[in-house]
Amino acid sequence: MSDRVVPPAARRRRRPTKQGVVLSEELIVETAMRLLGEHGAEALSVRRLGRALGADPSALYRYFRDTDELMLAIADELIGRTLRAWHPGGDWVADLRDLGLRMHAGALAQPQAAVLSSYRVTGRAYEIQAVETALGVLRGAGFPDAEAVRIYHAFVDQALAFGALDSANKALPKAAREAEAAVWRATYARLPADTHPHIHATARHLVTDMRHSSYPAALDLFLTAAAARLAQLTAAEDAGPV
Amino acid sequence: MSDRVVPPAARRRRRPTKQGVVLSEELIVETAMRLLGEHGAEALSVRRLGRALGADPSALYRYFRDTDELMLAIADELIGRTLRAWHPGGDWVADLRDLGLRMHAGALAQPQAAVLSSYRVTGRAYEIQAVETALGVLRGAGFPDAEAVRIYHAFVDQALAFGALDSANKALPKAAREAEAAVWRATYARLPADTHPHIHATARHLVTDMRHSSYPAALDLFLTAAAARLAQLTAAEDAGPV
DNA sequence: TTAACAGGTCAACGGTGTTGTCATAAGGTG
DNA sequence: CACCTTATGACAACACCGTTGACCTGTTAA
Repeated sequence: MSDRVVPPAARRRRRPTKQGVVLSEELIVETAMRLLGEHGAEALSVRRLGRALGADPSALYRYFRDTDELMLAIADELIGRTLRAWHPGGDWVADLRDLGLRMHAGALAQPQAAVLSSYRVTGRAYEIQAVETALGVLRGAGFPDAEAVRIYHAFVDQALAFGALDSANKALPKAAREAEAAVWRATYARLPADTHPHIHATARHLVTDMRHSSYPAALDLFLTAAAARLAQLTAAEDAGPV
Repeated sequence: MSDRVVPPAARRRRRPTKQGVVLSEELIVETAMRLLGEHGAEALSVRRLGRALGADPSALYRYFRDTDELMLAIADELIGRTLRAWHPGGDWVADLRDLGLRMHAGALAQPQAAVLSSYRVTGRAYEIQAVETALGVLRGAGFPDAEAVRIYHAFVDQALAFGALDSANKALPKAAREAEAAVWRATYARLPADTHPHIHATARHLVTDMRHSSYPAALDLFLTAAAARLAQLTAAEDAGPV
C-alpha cells in the first residue's frame, strides 16, 4: 500500500473528519509543532496527534508515508523560519554569530525535529539559500575559496551539532533531566579533594556552568580563531608577491 | 517495587537463566553494544536484548531500573574505552587535540551507541575520571578555575556533538548516504553563477570538503582560540597587580 | 540441613506505529 | 438533477514496545 499518500497538488476532496475538522498537510504540521511546544517531545505520537486534530490516527497516513516524513516536514518548516528571521548586516563576524545563535535557538524551539534532521542534507530550497548566503559572507570577508568552504563547513556543522546535542538533552523526559542536574550537585560537587582535586576545586563553577549550553562560548572561540586565520591569510598575501 | 535493583556490590547469588546464561551488568552492556553495532539503534529493545541474552526481558530490571539507566551504562563504557587509550604527555594543546580526536573516533567506532548516549550525563566512574583528568590538563596549563570549566565544557560538548553528528550520518542507511553525496554533486555543483555565485565559485571545494567530517578543522580552530585566550589571561595577570 | 531471599519467569497492562478493509461524501459528468 | 468514481476518513487488528506484580526456585549462609 505505497499509494496511500496522495501528492499535495492532486488533493481535491476535503472531506471533514467525524468531528468536523478539515485536514491538510499544513494543519497537521502546525498541530504537531503546537503539541511539541505545549507538552514536550513525548507528547507527539500519531495517536495523540490524531486526537488533537479530531481525526482518526490512521487518517494522517493519507498525508505522510510515516512519522519520519512528518518529522522532516516539521524540520523543513523550521529551517525556513530561521532563515527568514536572519538579516546579515555587513560585519561578517557579527553576522555569523547571529546566524549561529539563531540556528541554535531554532533547533531548541523544536528539539526533536532538530535531533532527527540535523545530520541530513536535504538539497532543498531553504538549505541552498542558507549555503549561498553564508558562503557569500565568508568570501565577502576576504577568505579565499578553499578556506571559505572549510570555515563554512566547520561553522555550519558546529551549529547543527550543538543544536542537536542541546536539543536531545532538552527533549529528555523531565525526570531524566532533573536527574542530570542532580548528578552535578550531588555527585560531582561532593567529591573529596584528595581523590579528585580538580573537580573539587572547580565544583562551584561546574554546577552553574554545566547547566547551560556551551554553544555561545564555543561559537565565540570559533569566530575568534576564524578572524585570526583571516588576518594571517591577508598578512601573508600583502607580504608575498601579487 | 523500587528495590528491584540490587547494587552491584551486594550481588552474590548468580542463578543461571533457563537457557543457562549467567547474567551480569557487564554482560548486559556488552550484549547491548553488540546488538547496536550489528543491527542498528532500532534493534535495541528490552525484549530483543533479553532474547539475545537468553533471558526473560524482565530479568534485566534486576540490573537496571529502566532503559535509561542501561543507556547511561553504555555511555559510560564508551567513555571508558576512549579514556583507557588516551595518555596525556604534558603539552596541553597536543593532549586536548589527541583526546578530542580519540573521543570522535570512539564515537564513530560505535555510532549507534554514540548517537544515543552523547548527550547524557552519567555521573558514573569513567565519566568522573574523564572530567577530573581534562580539568587537570586545563588548570595545569594555567587557566583560572572559572575559565577552565568554561573551556572544558565547550571542549567536551564540541567533541560529543561532532561525534554524535558524524555518527548519525554514518549510521544512515547506505542508500540515504549515497543520496546525500549525490546532492552535492548533482544539485549544488550545477547551480548557475548568476543565481548562486558563491556556491558556483566554490562548487569544486564543496564537493570534496563536505564529504568529510569538519571536526578536525573545528577542533584546531577551538584550540587556537583557547591558546590565544590563555595568552591574553596570563598577560593581563603579569601586567596587573599581584 | 534448612530457611531466607536474590533473582529468573510469567502474564498482564497500557502504550506505540502501521496497515487492510470498509463506508461514504465530494466532485465530475451527462 | 442523478449517477459513478474515488479520495479519504474510520475501524479493527497486528506486532511491537517498556514496565510491573506475583510467583517460583536455586544458592547461600547459618
